[in-house]
Amino acid sequence: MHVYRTHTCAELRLSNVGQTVRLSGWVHRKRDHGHLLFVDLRDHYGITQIVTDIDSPAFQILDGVRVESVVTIEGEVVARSRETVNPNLGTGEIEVRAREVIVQSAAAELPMPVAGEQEYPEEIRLKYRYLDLRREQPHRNLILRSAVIASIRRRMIEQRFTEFQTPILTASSPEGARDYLVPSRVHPGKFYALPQAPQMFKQLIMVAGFDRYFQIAPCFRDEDARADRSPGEFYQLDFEMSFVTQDDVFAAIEPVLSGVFDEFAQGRAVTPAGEYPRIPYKEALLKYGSDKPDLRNPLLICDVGEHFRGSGFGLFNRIVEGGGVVRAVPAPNTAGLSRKFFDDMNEWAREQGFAGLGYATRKGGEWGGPIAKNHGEEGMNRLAQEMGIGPDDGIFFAAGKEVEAAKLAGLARTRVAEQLDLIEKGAFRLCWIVDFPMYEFNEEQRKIDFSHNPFSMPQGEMEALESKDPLEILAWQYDIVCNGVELSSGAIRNHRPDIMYKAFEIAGYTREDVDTNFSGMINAFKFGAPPHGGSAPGIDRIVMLIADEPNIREVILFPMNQKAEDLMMNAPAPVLAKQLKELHIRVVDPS
RNA sequence: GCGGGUGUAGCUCAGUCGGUUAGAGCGCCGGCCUGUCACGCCGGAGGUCGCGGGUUCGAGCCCCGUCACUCGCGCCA
Repeated sequence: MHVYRTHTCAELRLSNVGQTVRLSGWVHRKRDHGHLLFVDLRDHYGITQIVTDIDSPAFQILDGVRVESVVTIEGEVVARSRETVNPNLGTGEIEVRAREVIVQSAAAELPMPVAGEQEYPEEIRLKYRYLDLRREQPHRNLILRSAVIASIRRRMIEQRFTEFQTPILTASSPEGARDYLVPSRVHPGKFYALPQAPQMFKQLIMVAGFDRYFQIAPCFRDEDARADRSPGEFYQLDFEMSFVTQDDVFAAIEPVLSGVFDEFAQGRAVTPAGEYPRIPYKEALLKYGSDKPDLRNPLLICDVGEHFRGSGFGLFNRIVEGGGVVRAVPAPNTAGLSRKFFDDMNEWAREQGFAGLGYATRKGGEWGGPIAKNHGEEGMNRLAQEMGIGPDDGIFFAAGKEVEAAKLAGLARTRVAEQLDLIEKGAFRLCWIVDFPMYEFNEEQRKIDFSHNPFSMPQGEMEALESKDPLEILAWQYDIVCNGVELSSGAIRNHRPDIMYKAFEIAGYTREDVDTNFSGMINAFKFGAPPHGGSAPGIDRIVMLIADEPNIREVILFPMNQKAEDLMMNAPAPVLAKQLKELHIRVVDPS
């Protein structure tokens, strides 16, 4: 056979009946009836039922191969009788009567089955990822990923962005995440680094006069994994624009993001472009207890510390008097729930490492629980009025130092909403978090640090740097958040060398430090740099959200495990002594 | 680096109060079956109960240690 196939396994219909066809694919399932054998033949496109009976030479061959073997089948397309039509299959009205079979590749016994919906441990799935990817869901996810990226690329080009490829071997940057280093053969003792992001390059592209840049950019960071953070490497929709304000950046990217989510939403609601809420960082921490709020969750946190100043509830009074805060999370319509619900929440908070989560119950307007008893009915009623608490709504309280209490309140907000099933389903709720602080106080080192990106333009520019308390200065820095997942951070950049030196000076860097570490960029800015800004939404996270997968590895082709190991390719691994010698590297046994 | 969870057949899992020879489904091997589509029926092989130590007359089960995987914290300008 010199033709592997005349049709795919998803193609044949009643109109093909009578034709002689060739199909190639994997033996998905076999149903052996002794004198009659059915084979589901699967390829990338779909499944076609092959049938053969014991008198056919094809029978012996198909009978003898294991599932997942690759075969080419020639035969006649025949219509199925009405009672044997399979309505679940696109090709279910026909089948192919096999005349000839060629085994292209016989499969050994499988470490994990391909057919079926069974879940398997990640270790096995990753080690045999090529088998895992034959399965319907993983296969679909990767096709979806391709379609999403194609859509993003098309939309960016439509918006007059130009795609560039920035270097993969570049310089290590001392700030930020740990770098992956690549030793230089030509320069003993010197190293390249893989880019954590094409940050400096994209800014230099603007300095080069290109106005609107984008790239589906690979980024490398040597940090530990999370469910929504793949170890080692990931992809960003990296983009940058010249002569823009924050509003211009938002206006450019909102249609792209909403467009992509909408295109693949399949009935799910999407925040329309132009309508993304802009939530100041400080407000996000207060109302949502997080800088990546899930807006599908209707609950809002309230700051209620003042209610407890001088209160009969001594614990909260002492916390407030000591400079701490009390944050309240409503628990709507919980009058019918048992005390166990509230106690379990408190237990959960302790397991998370917090001191505990207080609560007040309410039924028909009557308060319950120790906090309400000590604080008094009148005080509780005032509090309820301010929070908009109804007669059958409970309240959870997180109290302590502001950072801790805000965090616990945020986690509790999520958990309460999950437990009470309040999270909006089938929706992508996007928002901007804006007005990030430029600096934060590093308690350990007792010094001022950049809180996010040192290359962001401070709001108020030089004047702010020279006149304001550094911890009060805000940056033109913004995050895009969707359903509680941080898609990206971005900024209007600092394109002025004088402002940059000053900004670094406040964080304790000398002019020489800046010149040494960021020479490429600071030099370029001396020769005429346009005001510019951009962002870099994470591609893997966008696909993960659209695919409705809880883990980012479900939308990555060949992911590493949590320890940044590739179980399939066996990486990382030792290399030959010869290679090390060429690279002037000597390995010191870490033990 | 720290905390939670998991670890029993190739795979998914059950295993009661610590008590006889550790089970089921799928897969695999053999047999039967002409209309199935998760085909069905009969039989068989397959186990270092993650590993090491301890308690006990007796440990898959209890205790200690350790390893692996996983989720989270730290980290991720």
